[in-house]
Amino acid sequence: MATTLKDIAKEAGVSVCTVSRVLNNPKSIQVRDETRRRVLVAAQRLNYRPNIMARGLVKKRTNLIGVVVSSLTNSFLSETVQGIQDVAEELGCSVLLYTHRHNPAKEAEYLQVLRDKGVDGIIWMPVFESNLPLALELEKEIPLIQIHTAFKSLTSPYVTAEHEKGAYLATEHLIKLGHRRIAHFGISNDTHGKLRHLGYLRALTEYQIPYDPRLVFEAGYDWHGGYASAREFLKLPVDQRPTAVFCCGDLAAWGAIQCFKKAGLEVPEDVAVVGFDDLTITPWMEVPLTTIALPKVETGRVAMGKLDEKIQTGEAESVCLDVRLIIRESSRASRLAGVLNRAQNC
Amino acid sequence: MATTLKDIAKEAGVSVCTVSRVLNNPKSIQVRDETRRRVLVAAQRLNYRPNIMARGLVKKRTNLIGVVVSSLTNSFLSETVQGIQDVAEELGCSVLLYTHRHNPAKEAEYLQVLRDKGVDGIIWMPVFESNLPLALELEKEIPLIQIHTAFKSLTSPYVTAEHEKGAYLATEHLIKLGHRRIAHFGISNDTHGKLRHLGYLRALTEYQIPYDPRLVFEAGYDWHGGYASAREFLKLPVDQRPTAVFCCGDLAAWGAIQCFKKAGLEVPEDVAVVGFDDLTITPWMEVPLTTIALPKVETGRVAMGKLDEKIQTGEAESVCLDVRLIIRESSRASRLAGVLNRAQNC
DNA sequence: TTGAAAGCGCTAACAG
DNA sequence: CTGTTAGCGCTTTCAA
Repeated sequence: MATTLKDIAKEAGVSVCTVSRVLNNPKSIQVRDETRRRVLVAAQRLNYRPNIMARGLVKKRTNLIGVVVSSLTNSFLSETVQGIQDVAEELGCSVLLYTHRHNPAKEAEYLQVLRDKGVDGIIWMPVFESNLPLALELEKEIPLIQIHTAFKSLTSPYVTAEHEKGAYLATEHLIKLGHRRIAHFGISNDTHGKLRHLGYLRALTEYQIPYDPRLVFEAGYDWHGGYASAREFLKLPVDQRPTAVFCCGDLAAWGAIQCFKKAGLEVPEDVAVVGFDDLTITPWMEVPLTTIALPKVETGRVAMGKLDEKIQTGEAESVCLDVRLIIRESSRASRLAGVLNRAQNC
Repeated sequence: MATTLKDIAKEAGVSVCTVSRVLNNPKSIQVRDETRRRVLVAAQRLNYRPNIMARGLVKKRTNLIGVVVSSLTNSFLSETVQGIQDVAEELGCSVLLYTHRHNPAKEAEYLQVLRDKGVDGIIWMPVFESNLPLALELEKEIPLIQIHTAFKSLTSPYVTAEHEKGAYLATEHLIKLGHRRIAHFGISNDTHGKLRHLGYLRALTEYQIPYDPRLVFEAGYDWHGGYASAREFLKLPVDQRPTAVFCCGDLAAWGAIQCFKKAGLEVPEDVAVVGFDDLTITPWMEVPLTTIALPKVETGRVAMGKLDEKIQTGEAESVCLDVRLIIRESSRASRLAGVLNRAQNC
């Protein structure tokens, strides 16, 4: 049986309430030093641990927060969750984690389960538009923070990253390397994908490179999508073939590179490739990948901070965190690009 | 303000206690049908959600369980956690997850935090021998289940996998392919590593292949370790060079393969490689990797089941789950192995 | 079949 | 500075 305040009270010869006071307001001057000492000693001796249930019952706070994300199998989300946990720990709350693995019904279920469990707030990555109505309902009842992407019609704050800018940086990098025909292996039915496509477009526009929709392929985020897009890419007439590709994700870039190599193309010599996400494994790929690093851990840390703010004050602002271009070996000025470039400049 | 039993009682015109009875014993005959109906309707109308804190306070159970593992960045552990969560959900409990990222002090801290939070039980992967005393202390106070590996001096049940057998299967596979000189890129200061080494030895012994310690390299589990071991491997005189390698982990195998390729060796033609773990990415490696698949999700599911058993009855048995050889392209009978083999058999 | 009452461990007025 | 009292929402004897 765990020690309770009562036990300590008896041991120290004071009332339960005094014990509570001593233990909860360490700095308070409301207690005589001698009494405080006695209580502390007793608590120590009996190895007291507060009962969170009882405390929560009174305070109407559980110090539990919920997290709902799609999965943890990519470093992307697992690091974000890590960030959330780090800060949660500093704030003295525990994290209830749910992964729906791209099942819309599960996403909805978990959000509700979390609400029902009485968590103080929820951090989630909104994935399915179909759950928007539920979210609208939920945010009235419980503090919500969106991460990585956001339903803008919710009033809940969000913590995202500069995906559009990341795509711009990636594309600009290729342009500065002398590339002029730059393909995009993207994804169109997804917020991040759209933003990345926009960044790609903006870079082309700003550098006055005409946009050619035939150079945009639907790839998705996974390895197979990248591989398949590369196959399509290779069907382009050789003289129209881009010298560079900006991929919407590192795994897709990986698949693409392998397809290119299988087809006898060298990366980056024949075709430069830039990815997005900076997964743990990217430095180990057969051609270490140039990519855009997202603030993975930071997103989690900030989100947890915002959630706390929201719980305490009822308010919190949205933020969009910065991204970073990481140059490795998959992108270099191709000889061909150099030639074309010079030719164009004549 | 959330609805309470009191609200329902008022709404239905019955006592709080009757409401509790109806809601908790759906099948009980202790309540008149008419009353039951009224209560159910009221609960429905008021959208009642039980307050877990209050219930926990009375029942002395939190329906919270704790999980402590090293990290989630490999599919290995993240899938296990998934398995735990799936079953936890079926059992109506929530999972408090902590990852210590190979920091011994954190592992200790989290175990204690979990105990202090009052979770009903803990599932953990023991990593640091230095925390054994703490674990011995802890298992007296709270149900503990060990996963993936086990401190045998604890009385807590464990759920592990046949690592030794996996290594045996991997090595046997190479032997049956005709390989006779088989290197092992292993890890010696770790339970799994030791078991895998033993399996390797047993296979050699059973097939009467002399053990040559010069063919065993210290690699660790990560990419760099595999790469470094491969460099050492390549320093062996060419005529003594093994035709196959059994690696202690997929990432190490990946590093090794890349080193071999950089050195101009072909995999599997010049050297066959088998890994261990069956990570998500292994099929996508430049040479899809033959490997040993562990029961990742299953381990989690079983562990959660055992924990529940242990919580309910105070007892639960340990289990060791089976593993599976997955043959891909990194292992084939090399021509050289064939030649040597035939020569030996003369 | 139902209700009254006590109590889980803790906090927070309000007295003293 | 300290104790008394009440109550958080729920379960559970024990009576009725």
